[in-house]
Amino acid sequence: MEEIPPSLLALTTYLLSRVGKSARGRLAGRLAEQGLKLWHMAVLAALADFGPHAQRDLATRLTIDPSDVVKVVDELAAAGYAERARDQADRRRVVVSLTPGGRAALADLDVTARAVQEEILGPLDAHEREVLHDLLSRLQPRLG
Amino acid sequence: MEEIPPSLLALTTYLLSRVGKSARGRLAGRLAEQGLKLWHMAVLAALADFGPHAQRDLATRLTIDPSDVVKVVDELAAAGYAERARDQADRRRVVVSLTPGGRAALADLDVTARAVQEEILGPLDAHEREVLHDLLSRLQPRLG
DNA sequence: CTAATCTCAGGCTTACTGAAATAG
DNA sequence: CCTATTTCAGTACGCCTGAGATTA
Repeated sequence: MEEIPPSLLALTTYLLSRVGKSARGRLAGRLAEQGLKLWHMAVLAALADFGPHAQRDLATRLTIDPSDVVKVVDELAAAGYAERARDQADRRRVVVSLTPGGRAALADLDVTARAVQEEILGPLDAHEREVLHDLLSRLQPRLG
Repeated sequence: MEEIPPSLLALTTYLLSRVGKSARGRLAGRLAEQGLKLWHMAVLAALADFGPHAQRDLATRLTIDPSDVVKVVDELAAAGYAERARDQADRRRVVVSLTPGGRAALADLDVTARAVQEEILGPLDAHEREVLHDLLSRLQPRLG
């Protein structure tokens, strides 16, 4: 009574949805041990890769709702991982930047993420992982 | 300001999560046009593939919370797609079975699901789709 | 005066938790 | 007495809407 319905497993869409959700869930669980959520990691990564952002720009880049960015940045600031400052050129904007502590936290998060990835991709060898990554990369742009 | 952080795109876990979520969302949107949700389709598929189930067995097979099965079956019954009956051998159990209407609805849902899949997998040729499906199939069992 | 940005309050859906009721 | 199944109430999270305040 544990087998999954074959008519669902035959759908690549179903597999994508299921495996993706599981990946998401596992990573979220590990991040929770460090008191963080997925959006926290995404924001830290955006700040590390592209430098300081206005909150609005974080929202468009990460496809989060602007109203939710507020709370995520609140929490990052409370943890000492990010700082807010008014943009002097356009004082409507709040510029968010990474602190050294935030950069260190992101490095830890990346280690965690790679460990989780190792668990998830366990059944695949190095070449197969590369193929999977490439195929997913090609699907991603259309789904923005 | 629309590029996704490369340090996230480098994680297969992130791609899986993102593409999976998008696939899930698109299919859910289409099913919503027919007044159904993803769990409804999953339950109908389980009933079609394996015959009548106790609600508890639907929960374990589909990895849904038993308390959530109640509402899903409520809605399927209200739509005339499934029927409830007490199990005479074990009267704690409620056996759920598919109606002819449910079977017809599932056939429609399958057509919808394949159309959505066509959109999502658009960038890939037939061989690549097969490879992707195979790789995902091998990841799935570990993630139960 | 209009538009953009940030902020907060709240709704809605999906998971999950806990407890009650019935039956084994 | 303890366990299993169904059911409901309530919580937590993610996603979205709407409105107010400040600034361009």
